[in-house]
Amino acid sequence: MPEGHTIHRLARQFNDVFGNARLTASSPQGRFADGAARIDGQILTGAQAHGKQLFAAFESGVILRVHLGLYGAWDFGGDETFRGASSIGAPRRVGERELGSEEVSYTGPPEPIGAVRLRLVSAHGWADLRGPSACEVLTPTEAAAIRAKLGPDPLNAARSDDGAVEFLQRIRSSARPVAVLLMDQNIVAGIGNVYRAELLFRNRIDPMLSGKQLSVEQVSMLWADAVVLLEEGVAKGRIITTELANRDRPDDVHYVYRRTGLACLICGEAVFGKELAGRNLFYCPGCQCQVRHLPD
DNA sequence: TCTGTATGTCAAA
DNA sequence: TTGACCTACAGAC
Repeated sequence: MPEGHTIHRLARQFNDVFGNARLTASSPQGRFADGAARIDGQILTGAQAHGKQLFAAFESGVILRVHLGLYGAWDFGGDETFRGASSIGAPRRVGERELGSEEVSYTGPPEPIGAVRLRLVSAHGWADLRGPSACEVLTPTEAAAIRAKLGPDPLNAARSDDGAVEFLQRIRSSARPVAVLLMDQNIVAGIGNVYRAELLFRNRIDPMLSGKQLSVEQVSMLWADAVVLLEEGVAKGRIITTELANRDRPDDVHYVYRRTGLACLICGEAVFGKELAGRNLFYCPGCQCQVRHLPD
């Protein structure tokens, strides 16, 4: 589930298993052969997430940028230092196998299965990347330019006021619907369709209100809640946005996301689903809309 | 064997 | 606003 929390977990895992390790890089699929050659044999000095993108720095200064898109995923495997290093990205994939505790000792990476764009191998284990929408090697200047365009990431800016202020300014200066703004990575980085729907529900905000129509308090609440939800997502490894799921109803993990036609968990009214700017939007008219509007 | 699906993004019209 | 793209899998035929 590649929203921002996924990539932060990925960055952490990269630092855990590959930090300060010398890596060989290859592209079994062939599509990233040139890029792999530019990082092959180098030490990975550190990985960082910004929104949904991973930036991994190497000793020569070059930076590997990976965006998983809808389908991308990383698989990991290796010796005991890789225990707990799980697959990250799109759901269940070919070649994924659970490393049992009775596993024989690690002797090296397996034959690549499927379209492996990039394989990284250390002395202790390996990582395979499949299906990313972006995978490239950048100079520090190029990487900085990409990051400068992104909005604040609640997981990076949580403890500074800068992120909150920037978010407030960017939201309240726009006439576009807040539901669209939350998905715009130049406004705020790391929120995807699930967090968008759930944030708006939890704060009882009508998705079709423009940024300008929101109060300072509403925008502040959205930011603070984004920090909470994303941090929980990092901790749990999945997106759980309801209190119910934490108590006695483990299946009710979302209030409105993908619940079209079902009764709202709070007010009982039917949840609506409609397409907005090419993405599925879910909301509860009873809880979120002062003025009822039906899906178009 | 074919189709539908997906938590994303971009370029072209 | 639309289609293209990246990949793998479940389910239908």
